[in-house]
Amino acid sequence: MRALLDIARALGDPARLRVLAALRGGELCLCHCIALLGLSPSTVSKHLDILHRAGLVERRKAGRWCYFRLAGRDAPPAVRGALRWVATALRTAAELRADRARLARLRRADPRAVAGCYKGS
Amino acid sequence: MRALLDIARALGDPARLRVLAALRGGELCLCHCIALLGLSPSTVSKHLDILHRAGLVERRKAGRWCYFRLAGRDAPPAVRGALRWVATALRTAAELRADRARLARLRRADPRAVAGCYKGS
DNA sequence: TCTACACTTCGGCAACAAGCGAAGTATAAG
DNA sequence: CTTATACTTCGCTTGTTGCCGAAGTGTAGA
Repeated sequence: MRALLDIARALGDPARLRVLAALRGGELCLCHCIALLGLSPSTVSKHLDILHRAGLVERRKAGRWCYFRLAGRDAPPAVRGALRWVATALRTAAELRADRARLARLRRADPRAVAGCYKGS
Repeated sequence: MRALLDIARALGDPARLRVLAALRGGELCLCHCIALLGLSPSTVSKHLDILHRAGLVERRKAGRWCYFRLAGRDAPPAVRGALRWVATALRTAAELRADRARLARLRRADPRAVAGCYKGS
């Protein structure tokens, strides 16, 4: 039940749902998420940590970049069920249209270019 | 997305998960839930209200009793998906064994007898 | 009408969660 | 070694949530 609670609580925040929806298009760097959400790096890092600890997201470190992707086939059933649920339920979410557009632009760009989110911007 | 958030947040509390699991056995009176959870009437009423507002639970007033049941076929897909998810994910939750035992005793009893939870006890 | 009872709402307190900026890690590059 | 950079952790403030008891609502029965 603990796992279930962690998952449900992780899903109970709009920023985290937006990230999950974005990750359905494939792996993302943390700086991508920062640019997508428009929140401070520390806040976004914490959001991704919550998703990670709930098991919903896998993390991969490559140099100084940190990539995240949705949990895969080997994830526990509770996680897979949750991801299936949000995937279908978010399909009709109008709030995510702007995210999809912004995300398409981010994916085309190099992470190095995106990462300007740490200074200024 | 608002609906999804309400559902996820409603699922993010152990007391509410316990009630949902209990309701899989059929309709329950509020006083049943109070006795099951061992929390104060006002607290339990609020929990059920949260579940109700998320659409996960239907309420039926009969005299001064208030009965709750899981949302049915006519519920929106997000709700049905969520209920399906928790139903399968809670199947292996060891913490609910004690609840099942207590619940069986409560169901055998008349609501009028159960409702002693308001004074003393 | 008056009381009893099932439930809800209100007020208040303690714990938690989301947000930020500043400081800390760690890796890549000069 | 030093600097720059991608990310994380810390300290703090603010808003939310869970809990209770007390007071309020509405219905059933005496």
